[in-house]
Amino acid sequence: MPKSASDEAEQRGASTHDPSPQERIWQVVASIPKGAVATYGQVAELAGMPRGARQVGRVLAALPNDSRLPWHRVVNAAGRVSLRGDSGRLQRRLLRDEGVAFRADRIDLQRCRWTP
DNA sequence: TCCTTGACGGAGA
DNA sequence: ATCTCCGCCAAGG
Repeated sequence: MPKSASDEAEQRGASTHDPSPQERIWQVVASIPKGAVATYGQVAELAGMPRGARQVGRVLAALPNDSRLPWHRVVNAAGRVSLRGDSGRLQRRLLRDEGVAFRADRIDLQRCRWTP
């Protein structure tokens, strides 16, 4: 028999404490396959935050530089890289390195957008 | 508190 | 296709 509410939650499959919004975003980003991209809004929705595109941007901006998360696979709804300057060039380079094509700094979302 | 600032997005012009 | 304007939602001043 479960001794506490949290133990019972564990029985149902939930872990000790529900994942924070931030953790849910990390999880979604981590699951974007190589060579594909997702938009901020799409990540937000998949993370259970329908209008949280900006939150996704904020969470990604807070990632440490040595993060293993494929943050570069997240682009804006226009299929463009939102980062400015060197960071933006890095993101485009990482994407090109895994086969994502750019046409005038823009990605063809119809072709590269990830569909879970 | 109020105001400003974004790795945003969609509707109009 | 591009540009503005506005709604959205936290975080920081």
